[in-house]
Amino acid sequence: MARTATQNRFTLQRDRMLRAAAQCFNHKGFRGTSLKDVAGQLGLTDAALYYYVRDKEELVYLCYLKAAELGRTALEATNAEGGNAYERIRRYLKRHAQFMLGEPGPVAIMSEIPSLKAEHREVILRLSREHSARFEALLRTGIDEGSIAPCDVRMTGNAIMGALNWIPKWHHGDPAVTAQVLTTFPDILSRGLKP
Amino acid sequence: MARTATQNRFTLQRDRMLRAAAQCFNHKGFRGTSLKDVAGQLGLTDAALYYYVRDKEELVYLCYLKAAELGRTALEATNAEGGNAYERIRRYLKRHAQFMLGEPGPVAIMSEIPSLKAEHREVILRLSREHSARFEALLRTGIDEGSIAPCDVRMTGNAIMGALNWIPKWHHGDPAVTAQVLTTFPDILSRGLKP
DNA sequence: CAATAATTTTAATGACGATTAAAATAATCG
DNA sequence: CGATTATTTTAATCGTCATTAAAATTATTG
Repeated sequence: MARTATQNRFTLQRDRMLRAAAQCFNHKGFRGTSLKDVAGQLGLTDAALYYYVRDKEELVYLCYLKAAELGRTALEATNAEGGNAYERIRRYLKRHAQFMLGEPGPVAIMSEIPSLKAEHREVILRLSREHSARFEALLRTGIDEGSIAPCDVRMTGNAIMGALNWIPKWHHGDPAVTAQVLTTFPDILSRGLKP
Repeated sequence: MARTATQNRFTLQRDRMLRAAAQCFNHKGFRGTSLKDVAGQLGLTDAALYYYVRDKEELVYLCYLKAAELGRTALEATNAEGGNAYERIRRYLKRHAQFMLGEPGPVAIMSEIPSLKAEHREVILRLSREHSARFEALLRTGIDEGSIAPCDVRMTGNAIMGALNWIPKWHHGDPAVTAQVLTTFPDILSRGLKP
């Protein structure tokens, strides 16, 4: 029981850390954010972060890992809810956009892969490729079943992911804009997929 | 005459610098690239760069300035060529994609605005906003004339720019992929705009 | 060729930031 | 409460990197 309680506190604090770090990284880049920046958002000293994480690189790694997991579960949940591929993709787009802006975010956009150490980079790249593959597979089934127009699924996936990943670059927290993104982005990104 | 000759050499070398810097910045971020990285690509020492530029910040600034200028002239040239808004946008998308991949690129994606010093940041943000405004205006005329379906022009612009700006994150120079991007991206991004 | 200007390098300097160890504080548990 | 564990801070250390000045090299031009 005791172990569970502290375990919880520990992982909860670390999760707050990851959110703070993700926000900093999205805003100023990996090298551009100092550990003091991240610690400052939590009311801590930079050295305190080392209680939760081996080094700064592990911080990005955990951010990216979390992003990959969220993306994966979002896609799986969407698939589980049924509907044709077009409808499933629309739901997925909305969830992905939610990650980019709100709860349980902000999620780190994976834009600094080269900063990862080799082993971590491999893991993240594998997860990323798997996710792309699943998204492209969904596009392909949509094409087969006729709910989506024929297209280059690789490039279409890249375009859609780019539009989503770029959101943090121009969105700075205005709640009105957040709402607008959530309602319009799924429309905009899926409209081009219709047969 | 003499002045012109050296002037030419100077600006040519600086332009090479900006290309090398843009490539590094796109790949590893502003803080993640050392001046030695940039200088290395040119066969120079890091200190040599200071002959062309006041400091590192000015290097990004010039990269972003060049990107803004290219974007502006691309849009103007496209507009000058005539056609309805839909056709003009398609041509613009192709040009923009070309910038992201090839000649006279690579162009720096403006993803590190916070790294700029206040005065430079203002200039870049103004240029960026002006460009967005022109693109949105083009969308609006398309909607008015019926060549483009009604949409939230601000969000649509953001989505398209995001898809384009994200290209350097997954494109790593494979010429086959370059060709593929150039042929498919204008299609993919403009398909959703049709009425 | 001599002289002047242009370009690059070598060799410091200094700051910032990641990292670590030891000490201090806070929490928990018997 | 006292003891043990968990968490954070203070106070170094260390390396990297931007920046600068002076020297060296290269080009240009009269």
